[in-house]
Amino acid sequence: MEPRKRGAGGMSEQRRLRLRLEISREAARLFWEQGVAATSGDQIAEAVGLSTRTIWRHFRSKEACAEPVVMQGVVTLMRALRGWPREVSLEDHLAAELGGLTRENAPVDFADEMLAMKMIRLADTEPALRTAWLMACDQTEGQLRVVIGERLGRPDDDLEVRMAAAAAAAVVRVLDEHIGAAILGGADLAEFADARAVADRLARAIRTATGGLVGDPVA
Amino acid sequence: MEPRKRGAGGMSEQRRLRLRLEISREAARLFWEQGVAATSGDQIAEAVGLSTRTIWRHFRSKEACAEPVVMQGVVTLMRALRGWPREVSLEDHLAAELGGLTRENAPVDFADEMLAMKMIRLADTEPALRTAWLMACDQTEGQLRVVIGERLGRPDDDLEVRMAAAAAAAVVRVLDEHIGAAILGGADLAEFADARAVADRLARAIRTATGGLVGDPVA
DNA sequence: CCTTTCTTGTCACTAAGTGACATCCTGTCT
DNA sequence: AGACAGGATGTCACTTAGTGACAAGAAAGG
Repeated sequence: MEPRKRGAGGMSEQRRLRLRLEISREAARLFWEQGVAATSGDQIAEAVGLSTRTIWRHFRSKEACAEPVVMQGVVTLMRALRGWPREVSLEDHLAAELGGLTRENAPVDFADEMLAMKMIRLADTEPALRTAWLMACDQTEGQLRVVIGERLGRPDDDLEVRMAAAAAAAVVRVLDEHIGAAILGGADLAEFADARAVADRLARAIRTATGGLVGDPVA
Repeated sequence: MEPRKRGAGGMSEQRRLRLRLEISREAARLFWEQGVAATSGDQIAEAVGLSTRTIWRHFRSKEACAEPVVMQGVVTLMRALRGWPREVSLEDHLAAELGGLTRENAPVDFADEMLAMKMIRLADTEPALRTAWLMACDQTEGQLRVVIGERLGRPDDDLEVRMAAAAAAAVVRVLDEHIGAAILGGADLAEFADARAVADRLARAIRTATGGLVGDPVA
């Protein structure tokens, strides 16, 4: 645990998130390579070049170390949804957002997306990771409540808004699990390269789950 | 930790579940009274009259001790759904099941339901309990997949079945959180005494979330 | 340059969980 | 009834997750 490069004084929120992600990457890699139980906090700390104490300053538990990486699996979609203009349909907006992604402007690394899929796959057998995945989905549900709430002109804690957000988050999660499993299972990447098709699938799932409440342009 | 009454030899599955529930009750009570962090495994063990070691034999972690109680919050509904005949509509079946409940034949204690609500309320501020609640909902989602799968004549792992189950479980969860918060907040119990009204609410939410796929009688 | 503030490292410590082994309970076989 | 087998529990030693307290270093601002 030699004194490596330190954090900056007055650490910005962005820097904080980047550090969390960096730790999470190493943790996820170790979890995947040797299992969660066999990975110790000390190992994670050594892999990322920090003291063990600092790991626990940034994460409340070992499993929580996986959350930022796991979250990368849905962050692209959430970013797209947050910028959804009122006068555009869900299909069109998602197709435009997802179609406009290149390796440069992509908000998340492709490697991170693969890592996220691996964590979700691991979650099938490791209950500790299952909780991390569910917590990540819970976060996105909270963000969805805001998006849907302001789109419908209702408060976030409105019961219908909450149900719509929960249902939408749930189908997105299942779709995510399905696509991730397919890719890890060796499916052809090209199958998911058609932005329009993927956007339509997502949009239709969300429309269905919300009973048509979310999807159309609103005045 | 004096030697109190022991478990039976050749412990049946039912006995095992009862013991887990008993431990969970004490754990939940302590969590509610003094918080999760302030409650130690030793305290739980002493409260239930077992050795600490035995607690860890039945639960993989401290937070997991809350799961059985938390699960009581949805077990009544799940039991009703598992016995849903194909030729009956969701509204009618739920109304009949929920209406036929008395203090005697109720599958779960009223005290347990209150405890469950308290745990769910605690989950708002205690991330450890949030994971327990989400894991419990995840369990119900798995059971819902079976119910919906055989009702639709499709395998449990069919994508549409999974999405429908996830969406349904999500709205049920939100409704559960909402009703629980209302009751704990001092709402009139009588508001939820009308089985027909509650059944209709649940059924409508499930119909909406599944895009009408689940709810009608099937041939 | 100096101060203030924030983060990290070190170290001691509490508590969560596990392994191993002896013990005790209970159902079953004779 | 008495012996036996299987399983669950208690005890104890031990590993590891996670925290508190304090000193040291690094940036930002004057």
